[in-house]
Amino acid sequence: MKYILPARDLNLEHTLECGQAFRWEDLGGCYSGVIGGALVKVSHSCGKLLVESSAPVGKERLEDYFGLNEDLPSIYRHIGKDPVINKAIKKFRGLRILNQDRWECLASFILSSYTNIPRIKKMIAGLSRGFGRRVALGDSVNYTFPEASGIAKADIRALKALGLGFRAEYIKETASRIAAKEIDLDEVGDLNYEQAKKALVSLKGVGGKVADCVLLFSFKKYEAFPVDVWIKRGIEDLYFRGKTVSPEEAARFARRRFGPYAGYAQEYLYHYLRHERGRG
DNA sequence: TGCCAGGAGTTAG
DNA sequence: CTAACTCATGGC
Repeated sequence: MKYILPARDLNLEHTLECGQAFRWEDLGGCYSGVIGGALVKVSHSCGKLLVESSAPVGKERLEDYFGLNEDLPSIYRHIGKDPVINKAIKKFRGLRILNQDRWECLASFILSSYTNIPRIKKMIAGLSRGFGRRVALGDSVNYTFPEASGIAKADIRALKALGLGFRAEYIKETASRIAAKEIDLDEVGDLNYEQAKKALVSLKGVGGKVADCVLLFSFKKYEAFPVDVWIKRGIEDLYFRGKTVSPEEAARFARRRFGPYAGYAQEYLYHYLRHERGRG
């Protein structure tokens, strides 16, 4: 299957390598990844997104996945009134927030707890290889992200053998609740930001930061403002003269300052801080 | 070797 | 309510 979509204001490298998704591989000239049940290769040139997939994905789903319906210049005008964000925009122009599969995103960020991105990628790749379905396109082979029911049935020891550590119990417990339909992520999506966050935080392994990442990267809740140690330090230094603030206070401040697209501001601020202050 | 990595749950005060 | 401790492992 091939698709061509108009895609202005898109930088694939910034978008796919900024840490919001963990399964995209740079093949040099294009990126290979998995969306739903399809292996997908994407490239961007002349304002168009070129997509080749192993199975039908649908033009609408692709537009949605890459966030192409969002008016990025308008978002920039809004959050770019802040001079720091404005500088970050200049550096990372074209970084878009994706709209990923909700269960995959939730599971991925449960695994992200207290570890680094290379290891998160390894855990997700192992889970997919072990419990997903093989998909191929040309020479590329990959695996779909496993259903919640598949993880729910998995042996804890098998999950730990993939390097999940203490996260194995968290993800199995949450997978079980989703498989048993105790919680329905589509219904969570119908709730407002506050209510949706409350629902997600009730799951094992999901705290405020993980919930905000999931809401931002797969629920289109753009007011979500994930606060990790980098963002917390950055907010304190930039806006509180170095005074210590709680993560909740930092997020409240950000929503007031940046408005309904605070989550976009968070992404740009995060990468700006990592770039300016080293280690990234 | 030592130290850190985009945290969350539990327990203690 | 906040603070301290634990959880496991790859990468440098």
